Amino acid sequence: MSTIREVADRAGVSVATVSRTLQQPDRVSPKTRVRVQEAIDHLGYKPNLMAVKFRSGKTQVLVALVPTVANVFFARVIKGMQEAAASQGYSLLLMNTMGNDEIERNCAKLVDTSQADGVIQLRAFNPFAPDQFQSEALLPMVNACEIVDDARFPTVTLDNRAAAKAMTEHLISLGHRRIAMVKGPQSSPLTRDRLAGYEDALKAAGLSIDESLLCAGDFTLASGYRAATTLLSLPNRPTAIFCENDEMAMGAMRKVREAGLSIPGDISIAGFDNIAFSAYAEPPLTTIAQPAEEFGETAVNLLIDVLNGKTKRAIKVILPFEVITRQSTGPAPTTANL
Amino acid sequence: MSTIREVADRAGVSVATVSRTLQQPDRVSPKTRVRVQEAIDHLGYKPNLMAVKFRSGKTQVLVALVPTVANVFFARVIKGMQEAAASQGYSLLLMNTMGNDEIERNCAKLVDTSQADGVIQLRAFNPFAPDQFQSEALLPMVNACEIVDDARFPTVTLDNRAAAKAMTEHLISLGHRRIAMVKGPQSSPLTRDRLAGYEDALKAAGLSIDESLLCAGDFTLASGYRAATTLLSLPNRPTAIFCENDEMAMGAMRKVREAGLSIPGDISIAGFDNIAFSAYAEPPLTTIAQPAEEFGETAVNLLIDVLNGKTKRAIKVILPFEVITRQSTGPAPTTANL
DNA sequence: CTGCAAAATGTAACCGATAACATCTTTTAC
DNA sequence: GTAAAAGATGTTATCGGTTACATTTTGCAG
Repeated sequence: MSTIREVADRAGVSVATVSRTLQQPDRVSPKTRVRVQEAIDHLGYKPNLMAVKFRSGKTQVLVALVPTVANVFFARVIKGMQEAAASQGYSLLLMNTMGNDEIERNCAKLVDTSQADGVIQLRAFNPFAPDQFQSEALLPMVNACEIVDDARFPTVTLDNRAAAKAMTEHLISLGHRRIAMVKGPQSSPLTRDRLAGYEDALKAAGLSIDESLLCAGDFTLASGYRAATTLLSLPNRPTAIFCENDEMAMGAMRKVREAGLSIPGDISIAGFDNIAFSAYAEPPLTTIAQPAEEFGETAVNLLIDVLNGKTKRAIKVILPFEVITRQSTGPAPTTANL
Repeated sequence: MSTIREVADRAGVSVATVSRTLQQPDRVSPKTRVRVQEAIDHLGYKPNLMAVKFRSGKTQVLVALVPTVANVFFARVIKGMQEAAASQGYSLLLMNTMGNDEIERNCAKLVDTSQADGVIQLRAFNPFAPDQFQSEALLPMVNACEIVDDARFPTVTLDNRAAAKAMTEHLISLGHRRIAMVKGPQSSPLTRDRLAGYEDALKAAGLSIDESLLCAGDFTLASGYRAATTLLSLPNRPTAIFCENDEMAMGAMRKVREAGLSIPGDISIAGFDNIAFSAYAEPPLTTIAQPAEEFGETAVNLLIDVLNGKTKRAIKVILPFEVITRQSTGPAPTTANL
């Protein structure tokens, strides 16, 4: 790999001239420019951008902390991040952290060690060392999707509580009174918020909250299936199951069908995320649409603003949701079943 | 951010001693070591790894060219790559190339410009500039999943032809004679190979190939749905539809159900990839399992071998597939329908 | 043709670490 | 006690660019 010095020698100029030819061509005379260009072409010179980044102190790299890249929803967010980053000349370093605090702390060190400029965190966890907490300055991080409550991070989120409330209201309006909820992991604020929205709606409708209708899941198909198994075995089973994501909803639908029950005839099912598969499920799944790509895009743009000092105070962007009504939800069965 | 010089000053030693304290502690006396460590702790010194990488000429970064990160199968491959890379001290720079040659060429430049050490390409395209083609040396690239025929790239693949043949034989053994195939994009070698396997099986069984039963798709749910729409409208419709991936199969199933036909009673459907959703489909999908994570893992390991000069000649790794028989395929309907 | 401003180009410090080599100090052996 | 070996530490060039500042060349007015 040839260096700028070799190019300079071959063109019979100084390294500064070569650098200028590349950076500010108008500061170099046309003759010289041509000569330098020839040398560059001949040697196949490619500037070592590692050297440039080292000197400039800017890496143009953003780190994305993703709990699971093999997740349909996150994949869309990643797509959004990747595209926004690329369009602004940044690279996206993707980390599959499996929601592990230690791994995330290690990833955050990429920033400390000047290997990356900033972090986009999709989980509610601050990976920066506690001593960095002291400072009032904005840390070079943006929190998206599942947000942590820290005033120093710009965040991109969705009103999960309102969304869950809206979906629950949809179910209530269909006559459902025993509505189960399949939650995500306890540790996730998303779960807390969506559960709160569910409770809001029940209370507003004067319905009581039945603990036995709350099931824990982990956002996987299998956990939705398991949750449904539990719910169907209840002496007084629910007429609707609201799952905190589409994967669990599809897992639950599988179980309900296997049990010989009809959806939505016997049991209505609702999800959250509106992944591509949900429109093709049997029956097509009623769910909450989230602008996943936009989450990623917005997060990246916010982070770049922080890095450029454009954002002085951490702001919170709330993206819109939409209730998508499909055929998996319908009128509650008559009381004969209850 | 403090530098090694500041640490040296505070500890009253030279920069070399600080460097040694970090790299080869046994070459430094215990007293000094303690003093240096104190200075490091006090200043919160973190070595600038950008400087290290610049000097060493190794970035410890691998670039992954992924056609679509928002794809369930690729997401698994990415997971495998990410984990293998991390365990060997490499970072994975993920690029969502949308199968665009130009974007991929740009990504390959990351290697030229010393921003990355190597490339993992999941698509059949050589992103390196033609002039680099001249050399006999192995380019720092590994080709996985969909492979290009170039002797200089180690490759990780699956015998797609044999897999498609096996699936087609499964359908034939169930009595199917009119078996449709929903292909991927024309440009994809995967499509060519899977189609060849399908034809192999038909020929071996003495069946003729009916062009009207071949549909083009693009690996999306929607294209599977469209293909099924076309196939169902044929005057002499097929009794089985073999889709080149699970997404298309699930799209096709949706259409078949909507048409009021039974799966597999009227039409059997088979996919390829064994994504998580296929086990939860209605009915659960018969498909070919590919070790997706292993694809990623193997590709990364091969690439690191190339980078370390351990691999002298490009090798080809063929991973195993497995026919997963579920309920979406069954005996062909009696000739009453045909 | 001279003089001076503007344009073009060159010189060298710098970014932050590493490591070869030089130098200084402490053991060890006789 | 001293020489040689071993151990500890320091000095400095280096990686490949960028850029402030210095210097040279060019252009144009007078």
